[in-house]
Amino acid sequence: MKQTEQIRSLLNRLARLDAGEGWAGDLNPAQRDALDYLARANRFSRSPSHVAEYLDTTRGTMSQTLKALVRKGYLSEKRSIMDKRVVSFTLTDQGQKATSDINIINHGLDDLNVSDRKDLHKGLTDLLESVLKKSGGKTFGICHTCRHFSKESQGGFCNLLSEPLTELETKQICHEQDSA
Amino acid sequence: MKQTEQIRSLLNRLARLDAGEGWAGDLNPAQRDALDYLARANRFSRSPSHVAEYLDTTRGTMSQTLKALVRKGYLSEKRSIMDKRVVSFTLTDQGQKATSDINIINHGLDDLNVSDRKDLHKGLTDLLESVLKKSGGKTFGICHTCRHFSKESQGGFCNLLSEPLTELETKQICHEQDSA
DNA sequence: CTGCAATAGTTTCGACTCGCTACTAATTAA
DNA sequence: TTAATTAGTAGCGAGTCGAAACTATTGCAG
Repeated sequence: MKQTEQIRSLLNRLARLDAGEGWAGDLNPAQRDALDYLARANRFSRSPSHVAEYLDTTRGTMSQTLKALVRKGYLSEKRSIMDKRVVSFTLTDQGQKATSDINIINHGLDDLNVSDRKDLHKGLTDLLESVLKKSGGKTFGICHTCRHFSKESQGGFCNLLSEPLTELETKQICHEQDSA
Repeated sequence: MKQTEQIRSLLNRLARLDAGEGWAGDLNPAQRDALDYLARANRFSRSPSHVAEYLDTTRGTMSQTLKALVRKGYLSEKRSIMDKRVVSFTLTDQGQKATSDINIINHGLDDLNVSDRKDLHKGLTDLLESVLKKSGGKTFGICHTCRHFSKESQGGFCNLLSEPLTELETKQICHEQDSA
């Protein structure tokens, strides 16, 4: 078998093993992936559309999943005042707690040495970037690596949205992120 | 965010993009993963139990998925004569064709240079091994890397099952594989 | 200003996954 | 020969998934 196919197979198998863990508690893999994204996204990137695009699914499907998460008490929902069509989700305390739970992949990574782990991280990042470029998908990168970002003494500033950013926010995922 | 969590996130996102891209037509991710495994497994490793264990799911769930694949014409089913409880699946021509279709991850890997690709392959392999060791899962490795394997002029021989192996079979996945 | 297109999100549908429990049939152990 | 184990399947309920239809809001061209 070609090496490329092996890599694809490894990727899928690891994701599956990780997903199997997800049922711990009352979250299924899709729900956990959504919660996982929302825990890391900034305030401009927490709508159903954004989660759907990040996880490569439809708005309809994601709407269902998010509804389930709200019902189970992991998320709270807030309608925007600026644009009354827009909805934004925030993690409840229960949601915060769930995302910090350790999992099997994190355990496995403990066995890798620092250098190997760095290589793996770089390899996956490069691969994702290349896949996204070919499929036209957005990168959903970290705020402070964006060409619209300006560093300030306290946090930063987004030149695209003309909004000040807290220190924490500069480290979150943004749906508008475009590498500098 | 910690690097380990980023790696987990990258893994899941890549697997999701791969699943979304879909193959030729009417296969969902679970069905494709099963077909993908069966295309690479040897004749001792093609039962519902084996696929279920490889993909970390239950026999019941996998039974359903395999039934769907048979109905759609991707697999054919055969009962064993030795042990009448055992079922073994083989890919039809349609099934063979489906597995050879290119996909988005393979495309993305084209952009990585040879060295980076090798690093990525090694990193994922090590990670999987470590995860499996901790969870008690089987490795499902390649036949000729097994401690029960003996090389012969034409193919090889399995000392565990006392069976001669063709050249092709020595390169397939085996559920009994145990590294030398 | 008005009417129409675009956008954000939801609902419903049918096929399917998933873990679970309960079941049948075949095989193996006591 | 009976009892335990193993392989596989059936049915249940919750939920995913894509697709299409639908509501509400916003933006835009005339």
